[in-house]
Amino acid sequence: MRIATWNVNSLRVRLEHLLSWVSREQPDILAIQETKLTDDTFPHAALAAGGYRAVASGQKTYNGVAILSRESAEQIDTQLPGLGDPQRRMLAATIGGIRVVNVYVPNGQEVGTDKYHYKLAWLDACREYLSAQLAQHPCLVVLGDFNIAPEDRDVHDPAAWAGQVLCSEPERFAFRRLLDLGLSDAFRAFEQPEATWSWWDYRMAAYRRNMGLRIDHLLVSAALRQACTGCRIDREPRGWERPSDHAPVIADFAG
DNA sequence: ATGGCCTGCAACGCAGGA
Repeated sequence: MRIATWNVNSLRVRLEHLLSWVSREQPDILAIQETKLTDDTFPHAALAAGGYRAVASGQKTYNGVAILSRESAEQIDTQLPGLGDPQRRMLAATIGGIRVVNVYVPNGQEVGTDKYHYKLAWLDACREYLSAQLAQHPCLVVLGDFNIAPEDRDVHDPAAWAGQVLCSEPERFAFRRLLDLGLSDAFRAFEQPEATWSWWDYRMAAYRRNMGLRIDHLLVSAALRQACTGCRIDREPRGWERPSDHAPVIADFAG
């Protein structure tokens, strides 16, 4: 069983990249973010031709999440209770006995802004939801674009980023609070090369210079942690022509 | 050299991203 996450930054623009990537990596479940598509324009047919079903929760221009899978998805949730959020940033489904929670955490723009406070409120609501979900679903994975670099080792230049959005202590605290629910950062459960990132700015030749952040994550419940045999970030698609600025994160599971 | 890019919408620049 292989589960992956990828912020595609427009599914319309990245469809060919996505199809060739899933053809090569063969994930059983793939969570994607920033589809930027309404559900009536979601490319179900192209994905079906590649062997994938999909459930989507999208909107025009911004945000949008979807879960692609070989098996059917059930018990779909598209809202974090208590938030009343019109932005399409969360999609949960049960696939093959695994509860899959796909998240596109707000960016936060800049520390102290309204968007930053919305990000922290969103993470609080997400934590409440995950706490309830874990009580019902022992096999749970929450994955996606968290827009948080959890530690300094997840940042190419920690001094330059200190206290900035994506790295600020309230954001990192919110991330640790998610782990405190009994979730493990699958990437850190295994030995990893240093300077491994999941996002590189389009500017400043950041990818070529490997100036990035690790902000895309795959968190697993204790039951799934037992079955997890590896986790890695595939930086290659970031080097393709007209790429997403994010790279996929992939985890493998026994059974 | 602290700004440099990309996407979508619809306009002849803007908002938003991270």
